[in-house]
Amino acid sequence: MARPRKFDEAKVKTALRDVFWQQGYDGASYADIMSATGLNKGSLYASFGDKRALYQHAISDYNRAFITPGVLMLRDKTIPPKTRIQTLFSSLIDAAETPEGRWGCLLCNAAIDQAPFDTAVEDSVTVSLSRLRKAITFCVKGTPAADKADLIWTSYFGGHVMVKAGYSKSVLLKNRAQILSLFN
Amino acid sequence: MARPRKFDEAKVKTALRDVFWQQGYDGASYADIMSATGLNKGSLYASFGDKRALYQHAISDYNRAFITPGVLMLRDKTIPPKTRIQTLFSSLIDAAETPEGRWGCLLCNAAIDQAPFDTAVEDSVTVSLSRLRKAITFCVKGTPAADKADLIWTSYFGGHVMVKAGYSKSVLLKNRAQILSLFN
DNA sequence: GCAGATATAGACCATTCGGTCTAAAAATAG
DNA sequence: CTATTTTTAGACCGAATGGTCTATATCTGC
Repeated sequence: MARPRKFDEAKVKTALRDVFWQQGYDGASYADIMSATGLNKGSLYASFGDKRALYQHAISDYNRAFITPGVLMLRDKTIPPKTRIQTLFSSLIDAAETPEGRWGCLLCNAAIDQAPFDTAVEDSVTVSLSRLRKAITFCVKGTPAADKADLIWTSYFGGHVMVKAGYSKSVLLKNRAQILSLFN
Repeated sequence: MARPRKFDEAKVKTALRDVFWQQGYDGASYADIMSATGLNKGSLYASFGDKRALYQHAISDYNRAFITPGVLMLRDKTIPPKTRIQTLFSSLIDAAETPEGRWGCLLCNAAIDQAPFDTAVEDSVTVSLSRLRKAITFCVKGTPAADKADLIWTSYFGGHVMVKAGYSKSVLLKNRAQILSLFN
């Protein structure tokens, strides 16, 4: 019988996520990808496909690790809506202090540097962004002006741009305060 | 005496701006740059420097053509503040329908794909973003909660992300409506 | 017209890119 | 052990990358 696979597929996907997240699609060479995953090109091709496919796996792992949990939190009726939105923005603020905080948001990065050139990436990105959008809308339901959701949504991703540009926490703190004041 | 320069430096800078704006730093090869500017590598190097320098020229022309006029408009006291902000967001909405609208915002693109790897780009980007931030703050001065400015600022750049991701005008229209309601 | 200076086009360079292929190592079942 | 199957490391590929250099065309002041 065949020799069994040695590597942990989930860990490889997470490594792919991080290397593309940090360095971008073009910025991540196979040398980077190989050292991040611990696999060589042959194994990567056989198991995951070409570079564009690797990128899709990265996006998929980002969804698993961050977007899906975020959406679940935003839809958790046991928490007051305002608190859920506060948690969303707080996670952005906390991350800004960590090394990977400066990596921004993989979806946001993908939207800007790959979506215009790769319709599969565009589709993946819009699906995830729209999930977040709906989850945010779910939180603002009930308050007077329901379409505040889109303002919160755009501001959240604008915050990721500011993090990438190098702005510090203080900008994000002011932004969060204003977002929360929409609930008063 | 020397042979005079044949090309129009301003037009070359604008061509540089457009090619990097549309294709990103890594995405624009010298073949693209040469055909966009009509110059060959030798002339580009002699007159403007290496590729990173070309990118700085592109950012500088973007400032000249878009950021500076925008800042002047936002600081024009002859226009009601709310109208100025409306004009800002309307320009984003109008652009979303044009081909170059899908290019997003060069500063936003630069923030995401180059700022983390090139401190000179990071500096250029933060200078321009901060100019816009202050100009927006100038518009909200006088209204009750002055720090709404940061919310407007992040939402504006978040809107650019949505354009790049492929969202249509309708999302931006809702966003603008919510921004303007902050002035009531 | 002439001499000097500079812009031009494109050949050229080493390096790196994404991607393929092969030979050997490793692990299983019998 | 042997036979079989799959993973593995890395050599290898053509193409494209950013960058340099040179020979020629072009323009000016005299």
